[in-house]
Amino acid sequence: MVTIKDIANAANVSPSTVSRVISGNSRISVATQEKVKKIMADFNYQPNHAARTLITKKSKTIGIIQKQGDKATRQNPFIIEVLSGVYIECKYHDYATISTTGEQTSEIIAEVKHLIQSHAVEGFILLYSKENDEIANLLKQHAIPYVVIGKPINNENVVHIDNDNILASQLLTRYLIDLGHKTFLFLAEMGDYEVVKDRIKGYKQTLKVANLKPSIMFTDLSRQQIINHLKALVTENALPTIIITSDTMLNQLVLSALYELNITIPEDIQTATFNDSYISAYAAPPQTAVDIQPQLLGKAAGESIIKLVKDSHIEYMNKIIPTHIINRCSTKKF
DNA sequence: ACCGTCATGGGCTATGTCAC
DNA sequence: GTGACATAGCCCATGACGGT
Repeated sequence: MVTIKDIANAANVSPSTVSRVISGNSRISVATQEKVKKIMADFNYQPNHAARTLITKKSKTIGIIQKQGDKATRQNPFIIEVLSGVYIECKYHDYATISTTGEQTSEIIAEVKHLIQSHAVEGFILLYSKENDEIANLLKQHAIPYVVIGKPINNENVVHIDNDNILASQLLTRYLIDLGHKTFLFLAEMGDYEVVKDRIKGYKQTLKVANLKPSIMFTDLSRQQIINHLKALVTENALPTIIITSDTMLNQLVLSALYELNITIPEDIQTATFNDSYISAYAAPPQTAVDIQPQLLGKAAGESIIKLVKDSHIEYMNKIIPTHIINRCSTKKF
């Protein structure tokens, strides 16, 4: 491994001179700067991250905390898109990222504690918003800066990056009513997540105004549970004309269940989902979806946490990322 | 203005010292 | 001889300070 000493020896200068060249210190002559830079390039020198962290006490790393869930939850396109936004923004500011991998809350807590105690990260991004969250409480206890992708729960000094999920749900529901739908089913994942609460709220409000009955089903993402529920609705002749899902993965389960029950979209039933992704676009048939712009959510979160770790006196401003409906073949006018 | 010397940081390993 | 504990030294980059 090439170190700053090797560069110094090759350039016939001291290590501190090389250090100054790296940090752009103006006290170094242009000639020396050019000489050192050429040797660094020739040697393919890369600064030692551990040594730099040791002296600066800055790891230049942002921790990303994912909500509890199995591998499939972490591979959700929404998460991947958000992470991509965070990576892009952090990389732009020369920050690295590290993400939790635990499936259970206890595992995630252990990971976060380790990251805090080993000074491995300067701040965190929480990819979810949840009431009485143990992990958020842990970060507060340790006074670690963090931002949340999700809805603010209390009036705390925490930056939140969010969509207006109530409005998004109102607009989607209104759009579906305008297509001629009168019987609705909202399928939502279980858990105490604020995003789901808001989407259901917007859905209920809009149906109430239209004098229509809101039907809601919570699921633990079990395909068999969804099949059983849909079978029961068919038996009772109570199949809705539209199924809205709170997430694209749930939407995929619904498509799979409908296929098994030989119910076709959009002829027998129509479908629409939140969290648009390439999966919604490539589904059969392509799904009408609400694009919540996850990459922008990630980028905004990355920008905010880096501002926060660099200057703890910033203004705690929440950011709302706009959403829009993408109309595809899974819905049509009656 | 320019550049070198040296102390510094936390964690780890190697070495030394002591008691049993 | 062995184990427990203490101390020294190393890793690497940074920055205060000082010399030319």
